[in-house]
Amino acid sequence: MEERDAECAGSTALRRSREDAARTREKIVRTASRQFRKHGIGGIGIADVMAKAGLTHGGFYKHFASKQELAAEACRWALAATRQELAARAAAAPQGGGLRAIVEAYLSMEHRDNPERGCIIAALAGEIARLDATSRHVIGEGFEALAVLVAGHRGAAGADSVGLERARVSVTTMVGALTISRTIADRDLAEKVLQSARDALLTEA
Amino acid sequence: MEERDAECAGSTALRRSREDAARTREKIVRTASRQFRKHGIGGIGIADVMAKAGLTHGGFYKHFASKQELAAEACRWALAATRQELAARAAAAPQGGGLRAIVEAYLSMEHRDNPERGCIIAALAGEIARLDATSRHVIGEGFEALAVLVAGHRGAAGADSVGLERARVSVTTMVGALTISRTIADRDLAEKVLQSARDALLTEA
Amino acid sequence: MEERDAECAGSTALRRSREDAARTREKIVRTASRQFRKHGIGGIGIADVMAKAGLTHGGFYKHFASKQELAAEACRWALAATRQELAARAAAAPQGGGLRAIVEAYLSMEHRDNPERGCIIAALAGEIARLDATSRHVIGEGFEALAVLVAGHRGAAGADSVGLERARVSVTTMVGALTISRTIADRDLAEKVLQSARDALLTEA
Amino acid sequence: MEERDAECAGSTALRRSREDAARTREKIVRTASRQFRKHGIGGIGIADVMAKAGLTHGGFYKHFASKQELAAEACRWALAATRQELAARAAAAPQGGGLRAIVEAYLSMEHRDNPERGCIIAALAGEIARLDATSRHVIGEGFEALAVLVAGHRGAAGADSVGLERARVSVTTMVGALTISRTIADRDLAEKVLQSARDALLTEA
DNA sequence: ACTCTCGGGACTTCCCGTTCAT
DNA sequence: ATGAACGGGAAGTCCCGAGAGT
Repeated sequence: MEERDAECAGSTALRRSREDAARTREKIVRTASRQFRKHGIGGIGIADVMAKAGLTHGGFYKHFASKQELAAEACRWALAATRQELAARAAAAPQGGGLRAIVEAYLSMEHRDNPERGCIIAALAGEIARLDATSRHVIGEGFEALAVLVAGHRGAAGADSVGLERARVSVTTMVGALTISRTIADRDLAEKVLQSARDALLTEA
Repeated sequence: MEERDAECAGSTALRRSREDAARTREKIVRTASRQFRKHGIGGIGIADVMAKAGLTHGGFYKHFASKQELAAEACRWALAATRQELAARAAAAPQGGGLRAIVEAYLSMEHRDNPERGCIIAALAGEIARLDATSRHVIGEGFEALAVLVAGHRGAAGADSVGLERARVSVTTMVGALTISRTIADRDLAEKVLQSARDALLTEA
Repeated sequence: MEERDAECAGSTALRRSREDAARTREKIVRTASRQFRKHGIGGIGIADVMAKAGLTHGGFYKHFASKQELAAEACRWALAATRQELAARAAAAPQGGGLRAIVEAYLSMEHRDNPERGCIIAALAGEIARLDATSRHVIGEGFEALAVLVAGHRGAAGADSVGLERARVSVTTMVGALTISRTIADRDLAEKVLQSARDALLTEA
Repeated sequence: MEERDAECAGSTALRRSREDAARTREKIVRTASRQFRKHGIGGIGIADVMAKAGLTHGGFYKHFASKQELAAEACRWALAATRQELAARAAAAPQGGGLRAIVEAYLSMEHRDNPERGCIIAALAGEIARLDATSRHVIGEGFEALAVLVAGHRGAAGADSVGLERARVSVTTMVGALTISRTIADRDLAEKVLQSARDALLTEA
């Protein structure tokens, strides 16, 4: 809420140095979350991330103790953004169409083609298992939050624990289908995989 | 062919050295396929792979032109192994239980905990999209082969194109669920995710 | 002007604080001029200068807008000190011995060994060409003042423009010889270079 | 001699890796000697030097143990180049005009304006005294070599020790005059300083 | 087949000038 | 006025892929 205000006023001018630093830090996180999703965490260096954020390599360690710490932050940020994006789409959908909105947004070619703006779980996938404990924990929480979101849009049975488990499987399928669709070079075939997954997720419900 | 001549005319040592070279090459591929699945392709170096194979770094380029070439070979090898493993399990299962055997093998905690001996698609996942064209192609073929295998064990509707598409979704879900289960640190929760995916895959069929 | 009023009307403490500030500022300049001559302007930081002056890093910018500004001040201060020192020696010398006094003071081992208390032109030398315009201007004026001083002690022809030009060459030679003598590690050889330069400067006159 | 051949053929193609490495090393030294003369040793970083040489920072330490070591090499290289340049000019001059050729080349506006291609003693000047022992030693030798060269072109008295001492003073004056001329922003005044020094050096002989 | 070298690049540590907050 | 913070930048260490020399 208050953040909205800050964001709106943000582009006008630098306010206070303390706020500047916070804004800089956030910019680094935001940039990193995009670059990590695009190239993988091991696939891009701090210097490049900082450069993309309009900064230089030197100041990085004033904000983060290590690349790992940044990775954890970036994961948290990306997961929150994805959750909000999907929640907003579900909320904007017609009555009872929340699940469809989520599935169609997640399993779209647009999402497949732009990993840097999409779900970080699918973007990193196998790399996650090799991250440090903190990042893994962050991602675990993000995954659970997505499952809760999906469960909430699954009709009556959403709230109970069985509904949550089914929602977890749904998210699992979505992540898997997106990852697989990116593996496939042929766009038509990739679209077909996404289509099949969409069908499976929406008809079973 | 001409090589045979050389062998016949040549010394035993010469033949042995050729066979040795082939054996060495295969050993490198096998080792690499394990190490790549364990650490990711970008996560381990040639020197370490060679050391694990009981060799030294220097000789690598007598066998492969580049790390990429090895990666493609290793992917091919790993995919074939996984396919054979699953096919064997399905064949050994009681009549009509092929699909169940495949799903239970793939979505097992044993598979989750030992990526180096398991499916390379799930092990690399997000990294695949950033590989070179050859490796991606190899993995695409491997994925299709798994879908065909699954389709073959899906009762009547297996052979037609609709059955194949459903099989693709099944494989997709399996890969996704395995990947996700590795993300989750808590073994009990991971097992639950696998269990849910198994149920979903087996009840729908 | 208005400041006077403030002082008169104000408390003693206020006047004292102003005087203190001026004294502090001068102390910084003096210390900086020494440290810059010893380590080069790029070779020492503001924090160290302030520490040497018995102050802390933070207050620096109450006195100077930037390191450059301090550098210009320090150059001015050092040049004035050097000029006064040499002028005093020349004045104290017996009739007609002013030039000798200057040359012997400038081209002494004592000067060679203690750049922090000596001529800043020789101490910075090559670095000067890379300073900002203001500092270069200050040093240009200081050089000219030295030439005028030397010209004034060169017998009859001192005042005219030819005498000034010859004086410029003399200063040039002195600066060069001192710089070179500092380059030479061997003290005996350094002394010989200084001796030769002294001879050349005094016999030609 | 053989080096000439190597140099001529050099630009055609990479020959052998061993020779390549040597050539790379020399290129670094050459580039460094220029950059150090232009910006001072403390005024430019290894990364920039390497970039100017068409290389990256990472490989530097395969050739040199530290920046200091490179500095010493660069000084040696620059001094040798300067000596050769001046010797060639003196040799090309008409009978008995060697000294004039040297002086006019050294004390030229062209030299003043292009420190990166000129004498490193004048370019670094005050910084030299703060270098490590090795670099200082190298520069001391270079200075002596210049004095010997000058002495050799000073008519009859060149060979004896008195001639060498006078030559040292001459070199000292040249270095000083060049340094001072660079200090002066006004090109006309700088030219006048050089002119005076040229006169003094050539009339005294 | 092994050893070693070379150039590229990443990460981290340290320092500097400048400014904020106290 | 003090101390901390912040962003820029350099130095140095380590590792990797590739390949040369033996």
